[in-house]
Amino acid sequence: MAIPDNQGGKRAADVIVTALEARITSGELENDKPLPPERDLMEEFGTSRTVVREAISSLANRGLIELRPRFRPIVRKPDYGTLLSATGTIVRYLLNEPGGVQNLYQSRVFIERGLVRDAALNATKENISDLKAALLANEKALDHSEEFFRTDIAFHGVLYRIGNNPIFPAMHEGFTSWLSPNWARMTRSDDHNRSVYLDHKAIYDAILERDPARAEEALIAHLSAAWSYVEETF
Amino acid sequence: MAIPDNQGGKRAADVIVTALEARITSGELENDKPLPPERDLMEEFGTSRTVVREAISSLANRGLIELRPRFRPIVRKPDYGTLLSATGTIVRYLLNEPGGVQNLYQSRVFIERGLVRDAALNATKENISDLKAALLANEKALDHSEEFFRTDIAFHGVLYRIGNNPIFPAMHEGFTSWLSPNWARMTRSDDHNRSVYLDHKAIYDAILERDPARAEEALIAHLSAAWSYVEETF
DNA sequence: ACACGAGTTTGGTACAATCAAATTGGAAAC
DNA sequence: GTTTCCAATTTGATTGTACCAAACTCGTGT
Repeated sequence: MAIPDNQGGKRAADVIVTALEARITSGELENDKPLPPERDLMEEFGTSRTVVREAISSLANRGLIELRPRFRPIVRKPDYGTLLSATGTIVRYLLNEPGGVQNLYQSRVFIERGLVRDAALNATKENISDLKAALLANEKALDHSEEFFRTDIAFHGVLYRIGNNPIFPAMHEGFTSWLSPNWARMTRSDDHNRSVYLDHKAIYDAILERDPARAEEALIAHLSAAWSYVEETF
Repeated sequence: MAIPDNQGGKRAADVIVTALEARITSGELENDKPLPPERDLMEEFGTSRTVVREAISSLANRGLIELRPRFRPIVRKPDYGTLLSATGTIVRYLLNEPGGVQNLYQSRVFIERGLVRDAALNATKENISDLKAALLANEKALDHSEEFFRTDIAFHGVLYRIGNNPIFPAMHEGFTSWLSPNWARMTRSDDHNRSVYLDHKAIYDAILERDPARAEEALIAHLSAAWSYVEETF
């Protein structure tokens, strides 16, 4: 079965969904602006409000519309971040299945291994200075548990931005938002923070010296250590 | 903005969504079985049918329920494939934006580079025999354009299955279903098929000899060649 | 020029009714 | 006894109307 999605089924709502979808992606319905009122749409499409409403709900679930409780629906042109919110529910469910967290974490390690290798091989001066800045921020926050957590994530985030491909930062957001709940419980002692920082530094150094193998090793050591913490919480 | 999803908003429909979501994931509502009738649900939750309907629609969009036009809604425990259909619309839109196809293709190359490296390092005897079988099938289909295309995809698919992580095959499905439309137009001459086959064989050989660097090189050469075809069609 | 408040717009929910397709169950046929 | 086939019923899809409360508008008064 290769993506059935929608076939012959011609629910009235689907017609509206398709039409609005086109208007949003074509720009006829401007980004960040409110959708026409339900009552107008119902008149335009010659259907009942129920149907219009269902269509809107559908678009909201697909991330093309932002739906706040009592407010006008707001048009949102999709970006790679939209994919995250659209998949959030499913992912969260999958994570609760046996091995779910491990599978996702393993994927993250896989990705970042490739990223640090590439960084070691192709990082520009600017990339490296970004990385250095992130590392410094990380060091400065050594004593501030809260801030350290943020800079930790930010450091990894730089790696995802090196390739200049918007898909990767989106993946980073996904990894952090889906996996960090499993981190939340883990004690963030100063000792631990220092060890994390040193890992980051090792990765940075290897990249600086253009040594992909060592960069990959350092990353694996880093993320394996983190994983052992996660494992304990189960 | 880190995944707002739903906040304070307490729409009545959301209550039902949450409840049914729990019943589905807990198994109280069995997989592949129809949902209770809307009228029963409306009585149970003490709401109008409108709300029940909206909730069902929402669950359908999230992939937890399959909704065929006039049939009973069917419960579907999500798997990693569900993510694909849930994101299909958005991805297809993103691909039409400038650089969209290239970004996705680049991600695919990135992933497969890691996969072949890992394969060269860690593939079990069974993995390798799977790969060999796929390669043979690919060779046999050299003269059958249709079949060759399938075995081409299958060969790459083996790589995604080596890690034993269900996320990767799902990614493969995504790549093929989202990118192959761009392949469709490209001429599949016998000459071209042979060149593709030889690329596959080079990758296989490198993996067999446990040489990750050569495997990666072979893969890059292979996918770069394919990309040049895609580029021409723009 | 600014704050305020009444009136209007709009989304959220409810209820009742109709239609057409799907499902079921029992009668008829083999 | 098993199968076939046609009602009767179930159920999803859609319509229309109505009401409420929150958001929004706009004009008034300070």
